[in-house]
Amino acid sequence: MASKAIPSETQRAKLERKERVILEAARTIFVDHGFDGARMQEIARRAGIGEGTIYSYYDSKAELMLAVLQRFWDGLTLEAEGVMASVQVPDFFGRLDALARYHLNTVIVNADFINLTFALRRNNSEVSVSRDHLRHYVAVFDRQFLRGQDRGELRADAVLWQARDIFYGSLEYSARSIEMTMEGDRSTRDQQPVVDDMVALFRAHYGAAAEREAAGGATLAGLSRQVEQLTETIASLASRLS
Amino acid sequence: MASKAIPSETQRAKLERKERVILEAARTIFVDHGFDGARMQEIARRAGIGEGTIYSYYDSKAELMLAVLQRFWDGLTLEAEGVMASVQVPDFFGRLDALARYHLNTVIVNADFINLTFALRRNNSEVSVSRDHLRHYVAVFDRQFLRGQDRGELRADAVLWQARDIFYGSLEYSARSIEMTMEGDRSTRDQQPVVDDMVALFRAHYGAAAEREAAGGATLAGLSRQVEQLTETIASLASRLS
DNA sequence: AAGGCTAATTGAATAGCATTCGATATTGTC
DNA sequence: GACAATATCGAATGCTATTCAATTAGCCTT
Repeated sequence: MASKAIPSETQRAKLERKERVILEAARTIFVDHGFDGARMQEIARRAGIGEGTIYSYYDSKAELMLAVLQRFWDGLTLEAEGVMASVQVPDFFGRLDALARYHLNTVIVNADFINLTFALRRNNSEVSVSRDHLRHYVAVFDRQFLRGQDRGELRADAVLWQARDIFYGSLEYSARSIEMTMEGDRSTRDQQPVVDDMVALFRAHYGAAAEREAAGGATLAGLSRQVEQLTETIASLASRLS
Repeated sequence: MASKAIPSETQRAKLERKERVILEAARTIFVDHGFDGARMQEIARRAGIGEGTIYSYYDSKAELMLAVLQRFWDGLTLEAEGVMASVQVPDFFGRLDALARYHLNTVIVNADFINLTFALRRNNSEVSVSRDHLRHYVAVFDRQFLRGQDRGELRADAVLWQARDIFYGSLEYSARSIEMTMEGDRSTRDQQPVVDDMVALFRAHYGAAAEREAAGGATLAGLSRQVEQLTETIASLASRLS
């Protein structure tokens, strides 16, 4: 009985190879034609198998794409972790720079794919790239941020998820802007200003120095900061009144 | 010949009314079931017309949804402009606060719809909400930002489109985070911290004062200027209240 | 107001595609 | 080598957007 449940190694290896072939074919077709544009027949043909066979590996077209996307995101996560491992500086802002550069470039180069991720999620609410996969990916940022806080480089009262949304949200929109402006031209030259701006932003807004200033006594800087907070308070009040 | 080309006013009005009925029905069905889930038959039934008739108004399901979405975005643009018009303070950061609050809440409340906008764009590359519609919407931010620069509240060397991407990108991601955390609970209470953080971020990173601080601490002249602006704001508020 | 012309409307017929399923082939076991 | 269990196949199915030939409503002329 056990023998029927557990195929021999070679058999299992064969199935896994075939699975990879299917995924590879699917990836190509999905990238070329998008989700709706992709034909199961074409994927099958490219993988060199019958249409029905795909369904013994994946329950539906959506799940096939899901598998393709999850592989893709796992790859990205590994790459991002590799980038972080290879950056030698301990400085948070230096590491953030590297991560931002990697992420922005990745998002631009793999724009089709990343769009498919969200298109699937939005279209087919049943099937979506598991939250865990994306969480795993953004965890690379989270670890750096927490470490920056531990090292005292970042404000201790900063909220992690807000910072994360700012990082990835801004970069995604920036990627789109860059794509629109520089049709076809994928040089990283245009990306540098965005990355620099992002790092400067984190330094100005989340850097611990600003906080230290605020905590200081009756310095000019402290006063200045107080005035700013006052301004903000009043403005906020005012807009709430209207 | 001219008479056939130009239907009488009542006739045109009738057609336009029918168009509105179709759009209204389509909107409901699309929101309820998403793009793929929506059945043309159901839309037709809800609009009280035959299926084929829809195709004499719109070439395809995608274009029908496009029309629905464009109406929706136009509405949002008007609302956002209304919010900006109603905020009495001239202070950039106060106005940004109001805009962020409006945008974040809107994105959360209309999440389905906004997702559909991008799902359509990503799925069906032929048809997408015209760039002009979205540009029109984000122009509300652009105007505020430029004005802030003119008033000397923002760094003159800030790049508009980068700031815009940071604003809208961060808020979109934050909206998703908030949606995930607070299932069903749509109180604006949870949104306030995000808005506050965004305003503080702009102040720290794009504010002209912050730059001066970073370049060598606050100056008396700078403080004096801020106090002047505060006075102005308060006076304007006071006259508003009386 | 009747007749004729045009444009609008209809819903049954068409066509494209994911998915299913019965038949067939392959693999592993004794 | 025969049997059981899997895996594979691709034609048949079913579901929908879209088309189209027939019908109806609106408007103008006389």
